[in-house]
Amino acid sequence: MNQVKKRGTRYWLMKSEPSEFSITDLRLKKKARWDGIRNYQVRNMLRDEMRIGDMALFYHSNADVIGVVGVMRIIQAAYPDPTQFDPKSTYYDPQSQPKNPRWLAVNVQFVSQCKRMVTLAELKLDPAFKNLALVQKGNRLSVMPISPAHFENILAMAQE
DNA sequence: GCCAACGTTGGC
DNA sequence: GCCAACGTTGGC
Repeated sequence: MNQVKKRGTRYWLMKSEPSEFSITDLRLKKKARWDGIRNYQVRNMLRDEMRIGDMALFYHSNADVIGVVGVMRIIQAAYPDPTQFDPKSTYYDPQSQPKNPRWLAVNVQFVSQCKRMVTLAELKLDPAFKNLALVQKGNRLSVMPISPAHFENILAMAQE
């Protein structure tokens, strides 16, 4: 009773197209809702594994320069993504029932912006990252777990 | 803009 | 349950 399961901080990499929402946007807003996730595998990770206090790398995808640009913290665990019920939203999902929401969002807080961007190209070139899901063929997840070691290594590169 | 590599949908 | 058609992601 009243047992609290201990659980270490988990680390993530989260993609956003900077034309939609960039690290600068997050730095200025300080906090944001990470919404618009419309992939079941990612939803399940948010629901089952992502918790308050987890850390995430902010990644710019579909941009002129692609890569890791900052760090953020999860400050609210998964809850129903309100955009799924908003007919005006590009993320509207008419099939999702308010009594049984299909999609989840989390809230994140800005932690830092990288001194320099760590690009996808250099992560692909470095053998140390060959097991990183991001660089593996066919990986299209917009949110993915990352090992503490990879997380630290990328941050070290960002300070160079 | 192209397209590979997925994921989803729906007919059967 | 299979699988063709379609839609999306996201690097290039």
